[in-house]
Amino acid sequence: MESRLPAGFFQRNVLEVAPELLGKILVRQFDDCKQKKYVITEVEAYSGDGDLACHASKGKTPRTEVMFREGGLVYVYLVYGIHWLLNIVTGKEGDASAVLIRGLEGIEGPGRVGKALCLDKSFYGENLFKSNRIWIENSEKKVEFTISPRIGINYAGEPWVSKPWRYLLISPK
DNA sequence: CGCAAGATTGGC
DNA sequence: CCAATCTTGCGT
Repeated sequence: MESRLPAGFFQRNVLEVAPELLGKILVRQFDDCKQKKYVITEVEAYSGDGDLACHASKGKTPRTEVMFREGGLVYVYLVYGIHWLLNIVTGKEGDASAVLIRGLEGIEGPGRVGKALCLDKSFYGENLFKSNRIWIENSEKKVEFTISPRIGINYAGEPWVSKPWRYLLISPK
């Protein structure tokens, strides 16, 4: 029984959505028979509200355009010409925010996430409610998490570099 | 049109 | 510690 997270889940403030994504199930379907499911274990929030670490902070460009759209869409981009990073757009239309998926169960690191899911440019703007190859399912499981500053955004400077907008799942042993 | 830098990773 | 590898955004 499939239970995708509804639009209302994503179309809220990114700081509410990000921690709640921990423990949820990311599903990647490769074809009719091959499907992989991963528990989301690490995320970071990027706010449209002035956050200089957010790609959309300098305005709408062809690359960041999708972040301005309604929550529940996929924002992927290539870093260092090598790794595809997966983000989930949040908020309402016009609100440029997104959640970076930094880690899944058994997969640590945003670049590795993109590699494991075989992401590429074609996922840009993918709709998580309609897609037949990637979506997120609900989980009733209660989770605990820790927070820390975000990684790899020193260029953004204060106060953004110190914002505790990275969320890590504490997995029961 | 040229160029510097990047939400990273893996190898030396 | 540093190269890989290529797209993006901004300056000229």
